[in-house]
Amino acid sequence: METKGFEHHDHHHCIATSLRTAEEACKAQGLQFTPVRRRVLEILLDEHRAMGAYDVLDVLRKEGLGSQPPVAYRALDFLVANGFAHRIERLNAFVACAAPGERHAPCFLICRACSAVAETPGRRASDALRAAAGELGFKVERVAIEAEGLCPACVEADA
Amino acid sequence: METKGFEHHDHHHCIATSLRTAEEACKAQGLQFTPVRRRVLEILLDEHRAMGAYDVLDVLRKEGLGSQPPVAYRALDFLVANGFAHRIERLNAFVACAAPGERHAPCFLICRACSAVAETPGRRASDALRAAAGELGFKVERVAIEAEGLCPACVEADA
DNA sequence: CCGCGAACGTTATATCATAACACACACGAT
DNA sequence: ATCGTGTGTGTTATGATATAACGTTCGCGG
Repeated sequence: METKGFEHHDHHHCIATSLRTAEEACKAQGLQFTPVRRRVLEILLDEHRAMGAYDVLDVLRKEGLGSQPPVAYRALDFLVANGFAHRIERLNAFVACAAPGERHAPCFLICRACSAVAETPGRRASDALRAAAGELGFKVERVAIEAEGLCPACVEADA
Repeated sequence: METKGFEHHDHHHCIATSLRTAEEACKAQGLQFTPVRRRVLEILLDEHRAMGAYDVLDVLRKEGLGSQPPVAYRALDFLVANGFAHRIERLNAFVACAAPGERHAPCFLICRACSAVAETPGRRASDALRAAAGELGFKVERVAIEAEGLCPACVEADA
């Protein structure tokens, strides 16, 4: 897995690939990739940024796919539970997963200036944490690692 | 720094020590350790668990120290900004710092069964994250590392 | 004594999230 | 074929978290 988020890339391609991956993963695991769920993932991929549940809901509303908060939250919960999206605790927001299908412990780099969010591999940090927790008898189930600071572009702008 | 949170310890002693440390740190840095701020830190130390801002506010209310949300949030923000308390993003809650005065990048171990929160050193995980971010040109300013799972007691209860 | 900055008090409102219940539909069992 | 069951969706209502904005107080240096 590479870091995604601060570099340009073929967006249409990455959207199509992620959607297909999700679709296949759902089929393989007997999960329902319903229109609402699919559309929410599309929205996240499309915007390519951390979005609040209400931001997603606004889009759904315009399309007649649901107008009340639970609709958005349920779809987002599904996507997060199955690894197609992540929740950014720091922002109370959601992003499409940059590497769906890969089992991974993502880290997020959150720019406080432009709000860009990059996902980067968190294996080493996550392993370090699991080791420390293991010594205490704590059984780790989920890990959230989030860094706030300045992305490369904003570091330059700042200087 | 040791891990704190799952073991018993002399509570009166640790409250007194933490308060004194905070007081001295404020004096040294020209910060105002006002009655509200002091009391909020006391409350967090006293309860020795992650508390929501409104939980803290309830206590303040009963004591006539302030009854509106901004009072609690301002005091909590002060404590967090100066390292006397931490914010747990996952829980939208706050805990007293287990090692005030020490510069540290804490990790939190959050039990999903009993809601206990332990603070454990995050140096290794934090270093790993900073290294990864540095390679990308991302300038890390703050790091939040939070693990959710089962604490030793609840692992046993579960088994 | 005045001006200033920092903290506090208060009102109002914004933002994020979920409980609870009704309805629709697919699907396997009888 | 129909009935029960599970899963997803639609909707109402409400709960929980957080902050903007503005006035007041108070200590301190000019």
